Amino acid sequence: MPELPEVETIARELNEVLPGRSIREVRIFRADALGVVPAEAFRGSLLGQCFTRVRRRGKYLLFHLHPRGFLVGHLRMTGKFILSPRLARPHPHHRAWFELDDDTLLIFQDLRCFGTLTVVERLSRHPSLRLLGMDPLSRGFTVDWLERAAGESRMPLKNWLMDQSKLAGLGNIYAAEILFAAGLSPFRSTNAMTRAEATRLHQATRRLLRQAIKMRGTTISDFRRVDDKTGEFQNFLRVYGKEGLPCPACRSPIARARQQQRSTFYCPTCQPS
DNA sequence: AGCGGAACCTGTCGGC
DNA sequence: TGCCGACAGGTTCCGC
Repeated sequence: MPELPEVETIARELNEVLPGRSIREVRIFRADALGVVPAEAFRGSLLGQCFTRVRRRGKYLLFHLHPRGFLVGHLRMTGKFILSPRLARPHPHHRAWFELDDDTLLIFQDLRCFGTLTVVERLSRHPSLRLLGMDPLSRGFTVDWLERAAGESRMPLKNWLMDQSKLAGLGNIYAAEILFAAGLSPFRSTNAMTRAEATRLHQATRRLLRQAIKMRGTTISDFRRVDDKTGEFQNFLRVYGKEGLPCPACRSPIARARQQQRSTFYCPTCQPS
């Protein structure tokens, strides 16, 4: 589910509400599934702390805590953060409750139990965060950077776009959409891109991510905002999930292939290898 | 370096 | 109707 635009949407919505709220109680329902074993230490590191800011890095959510440390969350496939009034009992998919000082709940829910929560003193100490590459919405993401970084790899373009140590934040849906918008084949070797192609890829990446954030993300089946509303960008997808349907540009059928053990959607005519 | 495969866990959908 | 396999937006291991 959640890729950069969805995580950004959640971060923005939480950042509207959480700063200034403190954590009165933490209840863990599936410590094993959260990677917060021992749960008691996790709870203890959060009790009484105050949220000061929520932001995103790659697909990670970063909750700044006062006086110390950070809660780092990753939604993986089906994780969600939900703001809710008090509840009598947890839903079976609820993995953790953070009871706040205004009597509301921040709920971490995750059907498939892939999502993770971690508390760290410093972000530089988080092993996975340290490995993240360039954020495609950051100032450092330029055509020059893209051309240079791409020149160092012979991976297929789609693999490269989804490699979080290269670019941080793209997943299967947006990688496919960006490559279509840029007119580039997912199978093309990354270092074979011309300057003109790198420019198209850069522009498509920026444009689609910004548009998707404006639409508050893509809801295929699961994704929900913190108030349980869906995103709207699914209405603008042009190739993802469109196998056999006519290409919006040239009407030839959208193809589906297997790449990195996942589905890749593309137009063989508009994105020639 | 980078690939394929498997693993983590649960639910849904299509085919027979 | 019911069972079974394939598949799902992510990451991280391991072996080659």
